[in-house]
Amino acid sequence: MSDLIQKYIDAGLRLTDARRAILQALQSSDDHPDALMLHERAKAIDPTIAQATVYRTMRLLEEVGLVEKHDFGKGRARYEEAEKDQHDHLINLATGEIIEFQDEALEALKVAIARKLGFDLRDHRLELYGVPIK
Amino acid sequence: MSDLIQKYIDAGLRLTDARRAILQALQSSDDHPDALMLHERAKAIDPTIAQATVYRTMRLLEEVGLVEKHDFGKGRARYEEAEKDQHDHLINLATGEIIEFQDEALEALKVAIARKLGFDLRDHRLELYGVPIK
DNA sequence: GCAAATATGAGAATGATTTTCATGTGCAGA
DNA sequence: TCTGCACATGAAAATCATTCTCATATTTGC
Repeated sequence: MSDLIQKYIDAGLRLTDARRAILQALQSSDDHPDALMLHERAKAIDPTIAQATVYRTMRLLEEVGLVEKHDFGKGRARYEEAEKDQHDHLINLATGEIIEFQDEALEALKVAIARKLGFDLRDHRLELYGVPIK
Repeated sequence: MSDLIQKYIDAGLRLTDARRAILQALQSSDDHPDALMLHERAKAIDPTIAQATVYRTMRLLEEVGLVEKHDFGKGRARYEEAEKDQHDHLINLATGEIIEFQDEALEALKVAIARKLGFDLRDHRLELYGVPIK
């Protein structure tokens, strides 16, 4: 365990109590928490952590590529641990639930489309919004 | 001409001076303006229009399906007239330019993926971010 | 253990968007 | 055409997420 903290250390970043708690909070989340949810969860580990520190830490983690930040429509941005597997999201409009999926053909198509337009694909965002069938 | 105003009337909405000016401003834009750009352009037609009215009107137009709102990463949301042709966007990271594109295979794949997951696709968002090749 | 570099908490500041509220206006019907 | 009233407006205050400021506290290489 503690993969994330290890990766964090390997990235050569300074490890503090606040960051350790935030990393733990993130690692033990399987949903896609927002900054305030992470703040709550981190406070359960160390109650002195400030909201600003969560935002600062998430920005740092995003910059070094350890987490991915998603702006799903309105409201707060959601975070997730960066995984090696490339996936996109489907949002269940009935419940707000976020479902991850992966599709090889889709990934290939994105790259191909960008290339056809004369671009080198650097990033992308795909979200599907749907309601359960029947 | 005046397609948009006609569609607006057909939607059974109350037509006011402010809304007429905003609709004209939107119709004569071929970029993807944000609310403040639309406010500037609408003020050129009727200088008394308030920023709040632009925001209110854009929300109304979005609700009735006459415009599409896009949140590209940070900052202000961008708007465009709703078109019949389904297209996505590629953002040139070097210049910020927004390029529209359309791909049948991609559209079909989105629907197929949602269905495979047990969902009826209601909406989706795809943005590609790239840099010009060489 | 020390110093320099960097992180932190608390609250103020920012920026986009929405709301409030008192007043003004479009339009269905007489 | 006139009128009432439901709805729209301008201006400024309020919200919400996020970032910044700043004085103080921690981390880590030496």
